[in-house]
Amino acid sequence: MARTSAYHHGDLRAACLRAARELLEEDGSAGLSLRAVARRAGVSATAPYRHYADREALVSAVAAEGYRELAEHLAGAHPAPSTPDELAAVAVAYVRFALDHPALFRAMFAEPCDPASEERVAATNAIHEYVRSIVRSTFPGADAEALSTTVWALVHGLAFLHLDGKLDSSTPEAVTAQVTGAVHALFDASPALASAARR
Amino acid sequence: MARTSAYHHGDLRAACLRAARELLEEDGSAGLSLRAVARRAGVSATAPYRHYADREALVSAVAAEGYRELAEHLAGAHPAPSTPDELAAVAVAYVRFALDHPALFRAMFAEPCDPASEERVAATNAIHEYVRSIVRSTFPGADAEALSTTVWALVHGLAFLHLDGKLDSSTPEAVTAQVTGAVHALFDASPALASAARR
DNA sequence: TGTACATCAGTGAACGCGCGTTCACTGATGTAC
DNA sequence: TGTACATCAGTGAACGCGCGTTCACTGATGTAC
Repeated sequence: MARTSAYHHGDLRAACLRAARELLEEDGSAGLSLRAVARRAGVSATAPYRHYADREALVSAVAAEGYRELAEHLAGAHPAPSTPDELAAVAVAYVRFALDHPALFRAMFAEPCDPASEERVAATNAIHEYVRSIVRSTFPGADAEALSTTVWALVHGLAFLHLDGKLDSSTPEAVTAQVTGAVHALFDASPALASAARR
Repeated sequence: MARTSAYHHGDLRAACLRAARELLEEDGSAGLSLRAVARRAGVSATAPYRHYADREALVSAVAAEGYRELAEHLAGAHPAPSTPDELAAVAVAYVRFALDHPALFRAMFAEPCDPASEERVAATNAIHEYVRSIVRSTFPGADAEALSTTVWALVHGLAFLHLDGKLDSSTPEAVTAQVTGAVHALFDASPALASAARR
């Protein structure tokens, strides 16, 4: 790193990824062009082709990075959630991630993705598996498959509605209250799940 | 309508909208250009400017039409839902709409929308209000505001996860079962809501 | 330690493309008298 | 009913732009002997 040769960049691959992320956040998906990325990285228009086969490959790489970061961010909210409250904290982190990286989140989930990108498929499977494992440890007695999908959908929907300005996201507290309330609506009132959690 | 003059189209405004919808479904948001719309409508590249100020205006019109159709489609699923089962049927219709018009649905919800478009804001408010009214008549005793947001988020999230291929949408039956199950997970197990529905 | 050479990671010119938008225009239609 | 004229809804040429991608190239780096 920090090799200062004018000719060889040193770590153009990473620099392209960084530039792509920035452009995405600034101008949305339409602003993410290979040429703009090259410009921002201070390199000729064709240099990125050394590292990415085409535009699509770069976009997929950005999305995959986003999935990895989302997973880290969720894990950071609570290392091993096992109560509804802890699960709610992870849900809040999910929505926060979407609000903090709106264009990235949209690129990850809202654009038609090529099913060909293994990296991408694997990354989203990992997230689903992560949610499943949380649900399993929080509700050992429940149908983890069905319940985890319901939880994911609820949280995912909240993220999108917030992102679209359909819900009040003016303060972090408002978002937290909203998400926590919705998650508890799903769990607390349910005797079957409550007893499953106690077991 | 059907004025066959070669020069005057007759109803270019509607023809543009139709062409835009088709292009959206075929090529995604990127394929929706004013020039392509004009080409498909069999008209010069600049003719659409008689009816839409710019590209953005056309996109907003398409989205607004989508909101209207979604509202009709939901109402068609059940005229006045007032039980959890009937509400679930409306939820299924919501997800079906997303799957039947994927690019339109993404354009409606997944793209950064200009808060300036009143037509758009009004249309999404109408949907939220519609969900609220269903929740009110299904659960007269519940906090309609909080619950309706939870319901909307759950269904909206299911729609997106299906759209992204994260859930099995290979058959209509699979989708129906998935959505119905998720909605019931939210309701049936809750004694407070069940009694509210019975009241 | 020096040298020859392969490989890697860039450059820069060039291609063809479709886009949004402007402009001056013209053909068709509707209306007042 | 006929005519003059305003208005409406199109046309088509042209602009400048940024894009993805190709190509032959060259400078820097690493390696075998």
